[in-house]
Amino acid sequence: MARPQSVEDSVVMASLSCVFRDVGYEGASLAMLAQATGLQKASLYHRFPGGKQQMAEEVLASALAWYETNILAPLRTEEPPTERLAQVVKHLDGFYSGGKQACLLNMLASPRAEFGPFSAAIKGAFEALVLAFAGLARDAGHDARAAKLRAERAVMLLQGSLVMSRGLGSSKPFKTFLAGLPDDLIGTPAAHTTPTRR
Amino acid sequence: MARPQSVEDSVVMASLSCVFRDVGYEGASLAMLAQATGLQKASLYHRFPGGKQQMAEEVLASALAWYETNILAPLRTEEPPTERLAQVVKHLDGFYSGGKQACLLNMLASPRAEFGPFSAAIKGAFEALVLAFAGLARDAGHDARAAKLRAERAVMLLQGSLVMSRGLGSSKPFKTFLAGLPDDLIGTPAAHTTPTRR
DNA sequence: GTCTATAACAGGATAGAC
DNA sequence: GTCTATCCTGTTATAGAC
Repeated sequence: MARPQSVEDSVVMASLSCVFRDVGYEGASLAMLAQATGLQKASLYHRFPGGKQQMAEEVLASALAWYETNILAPLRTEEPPTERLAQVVKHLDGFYSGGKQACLLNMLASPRAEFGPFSAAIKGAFEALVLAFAGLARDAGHDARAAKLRAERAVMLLQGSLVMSRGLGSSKPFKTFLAGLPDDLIGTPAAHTTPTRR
Repeated sequence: MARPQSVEDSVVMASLSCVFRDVGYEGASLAMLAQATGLQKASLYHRFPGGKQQMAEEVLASALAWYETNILAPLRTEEPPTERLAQVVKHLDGFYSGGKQACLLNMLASPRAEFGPFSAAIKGAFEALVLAFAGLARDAGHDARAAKLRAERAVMLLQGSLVMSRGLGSSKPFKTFLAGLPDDLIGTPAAHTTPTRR
């Protein structure tokens, strides 16, 4: 064995992920990725013979795997919906660093490159998340149709709050989203936001 | 006068806008922009001495101006809120081509380049839109705090629905958003989505 | 104002020593 | 496995003819 890994695989992935989430696929240059990981460009190519595309693919796959175990699986538990959701909210907050980190599903999606290397995974991820949220809403007592609508709205709000947080340079929109998520998914309609009517 | 403008200014801007909305700032190459406009690269530089950055800046400014007259101004009319909103929904549908075109506020925002040339304009645009939506919600009878919350949620849903439409390759999420916008901004809480409880 | 041609540079990718 | 050095392509940007 010639040399030991100077940087651990997991931290390489974390650094790459950070860059892609910040600047997107085309925005990420190899120089940037090398600096972020602490590896030289050639070393990166040793670990990712497929180049930048493979890096992004593995980062995406890794993020989706994390999502599956930390977000989707907890949503399918037998625990009471409120408890499940509390777990998920906590994990979401950590995953997006309180709104400071963007979502790969947004940063890697390019409509021009439909059928790009990411589009299938992205589409599947959106569908899976909607499904998981909808399951929770069903368990909370909503019928199938209403549950699906609530789930879709929740995903929109998640993505939209991240976009807005990025645009405003403030994590407030994301925090607002997290705070409202229980109501959006399981709350009664009247409990929504306005203390006005009722 | 040497040669006439072979391509009108307004159509140049439209073509540039289209490219930036599709692939973002770094994703757009001059070759791409030249082909989209029908001009040569050198001709583009004649109109935009500041290069790609100036093109993006002017495209953004132009889009924001359009937004001001076609979205924000109608929201501030004296007409009944429902009518104003109908106008706005129609314009939004056109502006985003039914969800097929992304939003520049999302595509040009890069958290890495905070204080980039676009961030100030983007931040201002988000704030203005929230303000305008909130004004409508107030006129519909909601108190200031509730109106602001509804407005923020509406902007999140707008951005999120666009992200989701792009990711799924379907305009359905955006259409769902448009359909629900009246309820979200002016509707009573109970009218929301679920026919289940109440 | 627009074009052809080209300079100057950065980006992605590879070779080969250690 | 990692490094230095290099290649090649595509990109930004400019010069100069028309």
